[in-house]
This record gives sequence, structure tokens and C-alpha cells, in this order.
Amino acid sequence: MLSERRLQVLRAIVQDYVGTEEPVGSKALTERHNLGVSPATVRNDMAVLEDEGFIAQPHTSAGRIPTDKGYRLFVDKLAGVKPMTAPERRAIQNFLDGAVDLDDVVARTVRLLAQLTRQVAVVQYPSLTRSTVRHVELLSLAPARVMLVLITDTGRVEQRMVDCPAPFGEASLADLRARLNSRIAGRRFADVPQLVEDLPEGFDVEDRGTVSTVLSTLLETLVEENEERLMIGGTANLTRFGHDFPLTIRPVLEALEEQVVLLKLLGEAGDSGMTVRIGHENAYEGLNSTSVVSVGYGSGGEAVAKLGVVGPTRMDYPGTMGAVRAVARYVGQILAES
Amino acid sequence: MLSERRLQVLRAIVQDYVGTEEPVGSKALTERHNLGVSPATVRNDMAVLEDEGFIAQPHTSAGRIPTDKGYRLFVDKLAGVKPMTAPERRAIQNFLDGAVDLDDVVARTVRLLAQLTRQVAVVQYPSLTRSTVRHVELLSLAPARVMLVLITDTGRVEQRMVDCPAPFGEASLADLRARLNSRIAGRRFADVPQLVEDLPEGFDVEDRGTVSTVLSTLLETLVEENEERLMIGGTANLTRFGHDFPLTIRPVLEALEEQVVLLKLLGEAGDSGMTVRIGHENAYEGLNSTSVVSVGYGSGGEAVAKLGVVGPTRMDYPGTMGAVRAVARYVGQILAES
DNA sequence: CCTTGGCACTCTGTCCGTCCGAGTGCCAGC
DNA sequence: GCTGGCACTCGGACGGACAGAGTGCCAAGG
Repeated sequence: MLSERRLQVLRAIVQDYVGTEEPVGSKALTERHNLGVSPATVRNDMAVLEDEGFIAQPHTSAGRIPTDKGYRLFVDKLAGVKPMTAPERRAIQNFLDGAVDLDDVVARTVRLLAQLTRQVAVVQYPSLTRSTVRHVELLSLAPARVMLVLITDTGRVEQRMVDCPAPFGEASLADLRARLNSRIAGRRFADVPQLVEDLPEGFDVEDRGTVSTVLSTLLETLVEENEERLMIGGTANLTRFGHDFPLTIRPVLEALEEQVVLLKLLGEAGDSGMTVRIGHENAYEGLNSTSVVSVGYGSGGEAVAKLGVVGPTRMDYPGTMGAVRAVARYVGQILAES
Repeated sequence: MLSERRLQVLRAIVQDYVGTEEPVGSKALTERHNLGVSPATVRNDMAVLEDEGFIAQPHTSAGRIPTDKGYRLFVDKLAGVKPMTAPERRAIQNFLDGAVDLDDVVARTVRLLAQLTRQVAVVQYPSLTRSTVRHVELLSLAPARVMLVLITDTGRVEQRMVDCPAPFGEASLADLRARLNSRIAGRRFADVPQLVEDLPEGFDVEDRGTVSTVLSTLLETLVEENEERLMIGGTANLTRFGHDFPLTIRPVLEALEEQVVLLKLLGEAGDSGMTVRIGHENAYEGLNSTSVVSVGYGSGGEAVAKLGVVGPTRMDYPGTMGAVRAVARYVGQILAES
């Protein structure tokens, strides 16, 4: 186990490196933080920290920089979450309050997060699986063509075109609409399949084909759209990444374009509380030099989706975590109100 | 007026520079293109081209690179549009054919464009102004709460919550729904306001307030959502921009985040045919070192939105223009089918 | 009048050697 | 266990020399 002072040294190294982006040496450390010991002592501590794998030197006779393992320790043990100041909190609330619909809420959240953390923000749309059906609407567009519109309690709307095997009268449509809604309105998406299982049986034989088609499209929508969507922003902040540009930034941009990758990334993060994935802890290779800070958010006590930021491993963890947490909290409030 | 050979020299300079990214000199030119004259002659021609502002040298005794004006001339007079090959066209069609809804069409188009041109792709969602109403649906969510769903002929769906001044019965709602649709279904958005102007008059006094509220929300939707949306992709291609990275790439990323900027950019482009804006021709400063190639697309003969790519001024114009044109054409077809 | 080969000139990028400073590891002494 | 001292290493900056690419200009030739 590392002594208290060695932990302090590590903390100091992380803080300085995050600030200056330059390898930090023993002398500079003792000057900026009053550790009460001489550079020589710090050097000894650094040697130990390096042996243990918490820090490394880019080349002989350069200062030390934290390793992923070093950041891990820093996040777990040495750093708290820096709370937002009151004015910041007010600003967040004001900014989010202006949103008019779900898209707008998500868009504003992305902007806000990117601005607060000066990093790349990722916000997942509230998931369908955990949300409930508010209403299902069926519209007849042509004799054998129906549009299915699904409205969720989070304000999300999905629509699908259904080509019916046989013409379907207005009366039957109204009937189906009524029965469908009485069964599934207010219910969770996950429960829908079994709730509608025997629905076709109540209809005339000639309509059953169409009813089944509509239902299977509905179920498809639930599953397909479960491939959740997300929105990203603040990519311009990538330019602050480092000096060895193209190489670092390219894979990150590529990862950000692949929603699948990002969704997996968020999915792997723990369900409750804030998750910080540092460098190589990220399964996706392109993000091996980045850290991902994410947290769930939701209208009630339960998380319906996640949001977070992607930044260089060399980031201000306490500040970033504070911002992410605060934004998640306020977004949850906004969703609960609407 | 420039002689035929001088134009050829300019064309050769543009082609070589686009290929190599390096200033091109007289000797290299005569070697790669058989102009039938000596380097010395080419030098004279280059001096003239430089006087006229078509090319420039980064520093004395370096080769020449085209100026914005040079690219302009190249695009207008010297280069055609390179048509896609048959396999490419098939690939485009196959890829777009798999789309399931409007979002998917747009998403696929963005990917495709980015991949074909290896640049940043921008696709605007089909505009509401020029499209027509397919159906308006009204759902009663609570006694005094109505959800308005608007479906366009391009498959776009917009929804709005309406808080009514007074409770509104199901019968009245059905009545309104029927009257509304009979008036505006199939009509252009621009015509809707006057078509519904006197609609409240046909209702009972106690319902008129609600009807007006619903109508004004509908009109708002038309206007508000006219702030068109767009999707971008291929930002990873920005890493191929140039060597002087952060400075070049940053403003571009910023511009891409500002949908307003992009929409204005597309909006300024000519309505018919392909538009190429080169370097400083772009009003937005951050894009002064980029070129934007855009074109309208639509389901019928008429353009309902635009798509295009953003890339370095040093781009393969014929190839890019060919790809943009081909994609626009196929997207139009897909929209027409659905 | 246009083209051409020749020539002197001007830059830039690169290579190389030198030097300085920051930082280290180790050791002896407190 | 801390500290000061010391020798060592290495990377980055500086500067001069050099090669190469490219130019502009000029005089000669078609």
C-alpha cells in the first residue's frame, strides 16, 4: 500500500499534468505544491510510483506523466466530484428550461455539456425499452395502407408505414385503434408483446391478416428503434486534444460517427451512479487514449438513458464529473415536468 | 483572354496540386503532362497566370498553387463532371434501397456521400415549405390536452402538444380532424394558413377557442420546423485536410456544429443545378479554406432540399461533383417511391 | 512574335554538430 | 527516512552548411 505522501505526490502529478500538458518533474512539484519535503524525496517517491505502474516517463530524463492506472487511482481515491457553483447551476437550468420538445431537450443538453466540459458530449435519447406507451395512432392513408404512430411517455414519436395484405375499413381501423390503446396505453414496452398476442382473434377473419401485420410492425418498431439514437456535439473541442494531432483525433472522430460503438460504450457503463472509463479500459480501440465519463438520467428515480462526455485521458476529472452529474440531474427534472 | 495553352497549364496545375498536395513547378508539369512545350515556356505562362491571379506561390522559389480564382476558372471552364461508373451507381442504389424510413434515408445518404467523396457530407431533411400535407392527426391525451401530429408527403412526421383553453370532447375532435384534413390534405404548406382561416367559425362557440389554439399550433409547426434540420457525417475525413491541422480544422468543426450556418450555406446556393462555392466565396469565415459542393434533390422534378459536401478547396472537383449529383438523383428516386 | 536553353539567384528543408537545461538515479551524511 | 550533492542522460533549440527545386531573365533561333 502506498503511503499517504506518495498518494499526495500522485495527486499533485495528475493535477499539474492536467493543467500544463507537460511531463512534470520533481523540482516543479515541490515548488507548486507545498509537500514539505525536498525534490530528492519526491524523486524517491516517484521511482516507487513508477515501479507500481502509476506513472511513466516519456523518455529518460523527462518528467513523469500519469498512466491509465494512475488516473484510475486518482479518480477512485484522490479526487472528489467538484460541485457546480450556484450561478452555474442556474445557468444550466435556464438553458434547459427553454426546450420545446424532446429533440430540443437533447440538443440543448449536448450543447450545454460540451460547453461546460469543453469536451465532446454524448447524449442518448431516452430509451424505449424502459419507457411506456402513451398512445398508438393508426391512420388510413390508402385503402390498404396504414400509418402507425407510436407516442411514448418521454415525448418520443415513431412512425411506420404498413402495407396491409387486404383493404381495411375505417370502422375496423377505429376498432383496432381502440382495442390496442386500451390494452397497451400506459404499459411498458417490454410488456407489449404478450399483451397483444391474442388480439387478432377478436377480429373478423378477413381482417386478421391486416391486424397481425400491424401488430408485427408495432413490435418491430419497439425492437428496431431500441437501437437507440444519440446525439453528439462539441467535436470542435477535439482540437484541444494534443499536439500529435491527426493520429489521435482521427480514430476518435471515427468512433463518434459509429453510433453503434458509442451506444455500446454507454451500455457497458454501470447502470447506476457515474462511470469513468479511462484509456485502455474502453473496449473500443480508437478510444484508447480517451476517457469516457457517463451517467444515467431519467425522469423518475429510474435511469432511462445515459449521457456523458468523451475527452483526453488527461482531463479535469473532478470538474468534468461535476458537470456531467449536474446536467444529468437537471435533464431528469425537465423530463419529469413535461 | 488566356490562350488555350495557358488554360491547359492551369488545368494541369490544379490536377497535380490536388493529387500531390504540393506546390507544382514548371519542370514537373512538363514531365507529367505532355504539353509539347519546354519548362521555360511553361514558366512564362505561369508568370502570366500569376499576374492574373489564378495561381500563387507560397514563397519565392516554390512551385505554384491555384488560388480560389484559379479553382473557379477550373470548375467553370476546364473541368467536367466525372460520371460515376456503373458499379458505383449500382452500389449507391443498393445501399439506399435498404432504407426503412425517412431518417434512415437521410442517414444512409450522409454515409454514402461521405464515403464516396471522402469528405464531410451534409444532407438537409426534405423541407416542409415545399412539401404537402399528407395527413393531420389529433389525439386526445387528456380532456384539455391534444396531441397534433403532422405527416408530410416526404414521410416526415412532426408532433406538438396543445394545451386547450377548455375541455374538448371526442366528437368535436373527430369533427375538427375530418374538416381539417378535407381542407388541407394534399395541399402545400404555404397554402395552409389561408385554407384554415375561417375554420373556427363552423364550430360551437365554446369550442372555438380550442380550435383556434390547435390551428395556431399547426401554423407554428409549419413555420418553426421550417428551421430545417440536417445531418452531417464523415467528419473523420477532416483529418485528411492538411498538415497545419488544428488551425484549419477547428473553425470547420465549429461551423459544422452550427446547423444555422450550414443551413444558410445551403440556402445561399443556387436553387437549380449544382453549386460550387470555393474558399472565400463562402460567406462564413470559418469555411474560407473549404469548398462546398451542393445540389438540390427532390422526389418529383422539384427540389425539396439540398445535400452536398464540404471539403478543402484543394479537392477533386469533377469526382466530387459527380458523386454529389449521382447521390442526389438516387435519393430523389427513393423518395418518389416511398 | 513565340519558344527555348542557359544561367544566376533565391529560397526552403535538411542534416549535423554543439550546447544548454531539465530531470534523473544514486550515494553518503544527517 | 529525509536531504543535499553530483555525475549522467537525453531532448530541444540554435546555427551553419548544403543540396535541390524553382524562378526570372536574357539572348538566340524558328
